[in-house]
Amino acid sequence: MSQDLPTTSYALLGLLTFGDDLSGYELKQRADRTLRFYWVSPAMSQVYTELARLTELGLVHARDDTTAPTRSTRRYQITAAGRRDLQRWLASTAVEFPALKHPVALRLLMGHVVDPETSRSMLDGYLTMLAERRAELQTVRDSLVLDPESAVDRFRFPRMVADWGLDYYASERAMVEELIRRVDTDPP
Amino acid sequence: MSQDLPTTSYALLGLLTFGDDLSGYELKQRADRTLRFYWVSPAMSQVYTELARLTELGLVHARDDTTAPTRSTRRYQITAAGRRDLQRWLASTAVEFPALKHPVALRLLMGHVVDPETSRSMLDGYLTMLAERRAELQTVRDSLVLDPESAVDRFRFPRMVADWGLDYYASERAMVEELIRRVDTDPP
DNA sequence: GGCGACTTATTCCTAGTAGGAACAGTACTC
DNA sequence: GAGTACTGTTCCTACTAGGAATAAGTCGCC
Repeated sequence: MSQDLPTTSYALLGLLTFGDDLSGYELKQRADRTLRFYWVSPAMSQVYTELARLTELGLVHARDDTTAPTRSTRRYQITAAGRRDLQRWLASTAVEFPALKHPVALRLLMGHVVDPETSRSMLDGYLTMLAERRAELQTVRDSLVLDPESAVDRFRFPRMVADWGLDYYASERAMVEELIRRVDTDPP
Repeated sequence: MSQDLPTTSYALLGLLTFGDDLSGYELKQRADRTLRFYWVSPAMSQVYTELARLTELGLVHARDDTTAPTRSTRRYQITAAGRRDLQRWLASTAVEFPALKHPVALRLLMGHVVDPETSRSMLDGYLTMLAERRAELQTVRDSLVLDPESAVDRFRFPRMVADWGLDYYASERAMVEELIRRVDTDPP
């Protein structure tokens, strides 16, 4: 029916399938919490732009939450049409290969224009960042416990993806440690 | 001295440190060949935009290659100032964490809105893409033989980064195979 | 020798994305 | 009751992505 939207639109639409009506602000928080490990988290402004578009297309429904005292917050929920569109997109066979911007690999590639210590300390710094990231994702993973309230366990797939991410951080760590050994060994 | 440029500018500048004067077109080819495994390859138009800026800043030098019969091709080489700026950038401690857009992880995250076969066949398709990518990178790796012509082995770091990429594809494959097993097992 | 297909080379246009600033009300806390 | 932090939304600008348009050169081949 409709043309494909940018992938980020579907990412936000997908976050709304986990229940609760969210404001743009809350949706951004949910993206920062769970999505960012696999998808560059959209900027605040972009979240609102996407929500406006999805509302226009009837894929989400906006209602003004007037329960709040003076202030009105707009809350969004996915519509039946939105869910259908998401399913159609998920079933489409054309899945792109992951896009990566890896500043550490990029800088290491140019190692011949600096002294080895520069590359070495960059890799050390990356190991530290990796450990932090892994700890953050572990916290998210721990919060995704089996949900006995709902008939289908909504968190089954998020758990699988989080475990995948944790495995990735573990193997990335091992690979970087190996790289550090190779940098330390002077050119043979 | 100068403010930091976008990372892609340094990526292109870095590609010019491996010798040879390149046209915009050739630079794009070099990026597509080696860089794309670690950094989203800039579009043609962006390569020319960056080269114009780098020329403006005196970091690359452009000269019109008039050896070609009627047609004139502009060839670019990195200047001493460009090399200094690249070294300064490489030595800066503020290295960002890799940015990832992983459509497969994103789609798997929403597995609860489609039937398991959809997720399963998506993962199968990803395994195929991974194998192709790995083969492409292996070809690049094989071409990076030790260069006895130059005093410093220019390809030492590209080899390290390529090996890192190959290791990554191998572990990603193992992780995806594990995910397929988990998707096939019905919810416990 | 000229037709077609492919490669090299560059520029232009448009939509999408990033990032931050601006604005404003709410809640806490000292 | 003043300051600070958090919630919530909008606006602005520069940058990036992606493709189309243009054009000249090369190669085979009939």
